[in-house]
Amino acid sequence: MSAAESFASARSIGHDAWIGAARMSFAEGKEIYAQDEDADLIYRVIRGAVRTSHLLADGRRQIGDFYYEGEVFGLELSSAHRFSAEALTSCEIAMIRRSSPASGRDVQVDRLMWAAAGSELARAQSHMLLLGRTTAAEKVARFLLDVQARCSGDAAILPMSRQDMADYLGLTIETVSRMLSRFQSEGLIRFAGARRFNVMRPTSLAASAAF
Amino acid sequence: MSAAESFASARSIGHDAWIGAARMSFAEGKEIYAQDEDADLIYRVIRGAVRTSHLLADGRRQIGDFYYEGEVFGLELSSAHRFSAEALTSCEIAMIRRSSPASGRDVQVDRLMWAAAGSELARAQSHMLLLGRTTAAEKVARFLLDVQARCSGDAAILPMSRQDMADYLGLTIETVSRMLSRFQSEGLIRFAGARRFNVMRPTSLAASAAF
DNA sequence: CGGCGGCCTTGATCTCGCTCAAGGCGGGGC
DNA sequence: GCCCCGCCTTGAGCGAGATCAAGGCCGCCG
Repeated sequence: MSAAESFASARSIGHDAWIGAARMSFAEGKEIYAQDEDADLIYRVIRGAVRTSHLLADGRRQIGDFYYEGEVFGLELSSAHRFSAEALTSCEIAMIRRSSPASGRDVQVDRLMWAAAGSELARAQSHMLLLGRTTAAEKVARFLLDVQARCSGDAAILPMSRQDMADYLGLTIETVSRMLSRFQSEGLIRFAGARRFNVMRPTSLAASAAF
Repeated sequence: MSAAESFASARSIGHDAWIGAARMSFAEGKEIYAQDEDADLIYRVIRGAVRTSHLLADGRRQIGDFYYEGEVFGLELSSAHRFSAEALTSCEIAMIRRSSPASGRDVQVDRLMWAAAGSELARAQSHMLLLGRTTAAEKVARFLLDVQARCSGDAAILPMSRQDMADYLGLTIETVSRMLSRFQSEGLIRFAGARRFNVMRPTSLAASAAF
């Protein structure tokens, strides 16, 4: 995801606006806001990880995105949330009320919202490309590279289940699992438990991601 | 696409900013701006239709979206365009320079940009849902309903080729064609030439779109 | 430490959409 | 009006990923 710069700016620009913002803790699996709920707050992950998801009438689910420490979510610029947000892990969330768009009242909040809007748009566009014309292998490879890029430690952590990954990538859980096994058998990655991995051959993995 | 409200607001809000804006004409197929080009203008379709597209290294193409009369495009909030824009038909385009985000200098342009950002985000999210967990029939049905909703006359016009539709929906041209034939044989739609159609049974078509 | 339950992996088979191929049609130019 | 070229449709066969099914691993709790 070449949206890396946008993520960076979302972290830094408007940072001050979060100082003293209200905070809440959520246990794993708890809902932060619901689909179709009014969208008058914006949120920032202080600790933990969050997913946004959209439920279709027949039970199919599309994950919007995953959000990690420092990232801003919940900005949709329409009056109601098209996606719901849930805590992937136990987490702490800061939230501030969004002023009316371009009101000019609070410059900090305005800058923050611009940065967040840019970040969200870049994420959505990248996600579109990912969901479009790509094979299962490309999707999974790209996902692993994205996760690794956002993990600081020596091993990358997957805070989400295989089902979450599948719903994010538009695949089934079995296909995701098969691709992970294949990459591991090819020596591209190595897993230590189901939720922790290292990229052993970044260049080959990037070649599998192929764009 | 429940983004219809956003389109409406993009049409009305900040309308004044377009009065006296520079205009250019483009012949069918001509490029309006290129992928990776600097993004310091925003555009509005005065007459005709436009597509935005992203080319992958191996030649695969993802259509970002289609834009019709009155709609605003080209706002990506990052410094460079991730998508290019081409004229689907002969068209006339108005363009204005975007002021720096949230500068507060020109309230008209600021409001316009907020509305455009909201519209773009809503479009990208809808498109994500469309590309995700859906069958070919659902994709094509939804696409037809979207196009029809934006057409005012007694028949809906498809300004884009089957290839454009396929690249928008993440399908092949043959599959798109097969679905159109199937819907017609089922009496859901009726074509008059390849680019003009009527929805005969909206409810049934919506049922095929299924969300 | 052992049992249990949920998550994950692996295997077999099937199906939808892709690929390859050929033919039709419709619109623009002469 | 007629021809011709590009776009579109239709058919046959194939393959990637879904579905159906079973078994394994791991973390948690007693």
